[in-house]
Amino acid sequence: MPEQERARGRDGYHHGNLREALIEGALGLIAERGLAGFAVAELARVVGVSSAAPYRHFRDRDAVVAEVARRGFESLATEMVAAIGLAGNDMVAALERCAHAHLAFAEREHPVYGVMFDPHFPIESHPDLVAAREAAFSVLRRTAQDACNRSDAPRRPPPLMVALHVWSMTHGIANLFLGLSASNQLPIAPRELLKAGLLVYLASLTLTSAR
Amino acid sequence: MPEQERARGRDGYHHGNLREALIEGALGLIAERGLAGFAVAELARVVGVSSAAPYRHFRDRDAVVAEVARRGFESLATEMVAAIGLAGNDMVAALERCAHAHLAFAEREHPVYGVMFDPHFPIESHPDLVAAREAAFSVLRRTAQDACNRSDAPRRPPPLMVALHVWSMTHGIANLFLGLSASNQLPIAPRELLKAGLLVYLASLTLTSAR
DNA sequence: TGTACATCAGTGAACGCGCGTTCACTGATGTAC
DNA sequence: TGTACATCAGTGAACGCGCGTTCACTGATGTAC
Repeated sequence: MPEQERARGRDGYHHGNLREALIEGALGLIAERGLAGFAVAELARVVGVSSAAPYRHFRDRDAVVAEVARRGFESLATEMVAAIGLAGNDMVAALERCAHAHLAFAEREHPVYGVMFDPHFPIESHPDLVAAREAAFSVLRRTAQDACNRSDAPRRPPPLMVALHVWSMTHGIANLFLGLSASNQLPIAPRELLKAGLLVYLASLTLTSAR
Repeated sequence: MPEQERARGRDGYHHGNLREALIEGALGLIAERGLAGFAVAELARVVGVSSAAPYRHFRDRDAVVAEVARRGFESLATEMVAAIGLAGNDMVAALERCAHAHLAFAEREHPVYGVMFDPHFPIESHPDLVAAREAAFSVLRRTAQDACNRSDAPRRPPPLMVALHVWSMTHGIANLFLGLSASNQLPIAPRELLKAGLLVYLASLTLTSAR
């Protein structure tokens, strides 16, 4: 067994962990070429395997893409939960941190983020992916729920609506102002834009952070 | 000259108005197949012309797409201007109408909207398209400017920031909740979600509509 | 008014390409005895 | 411990496909004289 191949977990015939390698490779290719330029044939080439091999692990091209997106939503949820944990008992601060974790994820993992929210991808055909997306959103929704419950605002806003507004604004900023093509000279960093937007929005609900 | 051909402005050899026909055809194909599924070869077939003919009018595939998107921004701007006109002197109402015109456009012309805001499209390579996008945004920006100028709020918010927030939230809602794949059972119509979001956001700036 | 001619929009055939997917196969693995 | 064998991950060749783009061309148009 050659040294290089062992290093990659390769034994010369069986790969050892091809499924994982394919997913990682797909991440790289999507980052380079975008979703439209992602090809199973090239993926196989990059991973160093025959072009038929990926079909041992994925039904078709879309299944690879769906798995990449699913993991993206999983990471997004994890990072939002972590961000909330840092906010202590201030649930409005938690809501803000949650949104900023979302934006930071979109910035860091921009290519994957694009796949996760690609309007052309038939997400409904992939139940795992739908579930992961809903799990990620419900992190935000539960935080909004808590924030509204503990609010002493005269008119308590519907928590789901608050969650949808925060989700929409964050996603809108991410979509419009992150990424390579968005190197347009915005007079303000996306992060600051989001911060200001949340401040204005949440202040109006008398849900002002204690900070 | 056969009747059918005259009806299409066709003379048997020269098409008459191929450029327009190509753009219309591209609109239709993008609506059906999405941007990724849009092909010059198929466009030529649909329009009834040889596959080389489109290259008499467009440098390459992207040039066709760019022209479709450019017209989209043009229409968007026109419709926002019209919406503002209906608001009379109430500039905050004008801002709201502007955002709703944006959302309505995204709903009605969803496939084109997707092209206009496709993060993968190399928009910067098409100056006409960049200009059209900026012209559309500046309709909103000028409206925000007017609204802020006439506001008697104690702290006048930066108008550009207001415009960016409204643009982001509207686009976020459009992107997340319009389109076929977004047939997820949202408990509230996108229009109502936007309306509520704007109400909350603008109220906080003491920019409340006189209505 | 009639004719020669420049223009140029559209033709049709061809190119090289890479794709997604299938197929019968091969050879490494690990389990049953 | 050794061997037969079932399993199944990966092979490699092939399929049919449609794409973007180029090329030398053709034939309709409209203008100059």
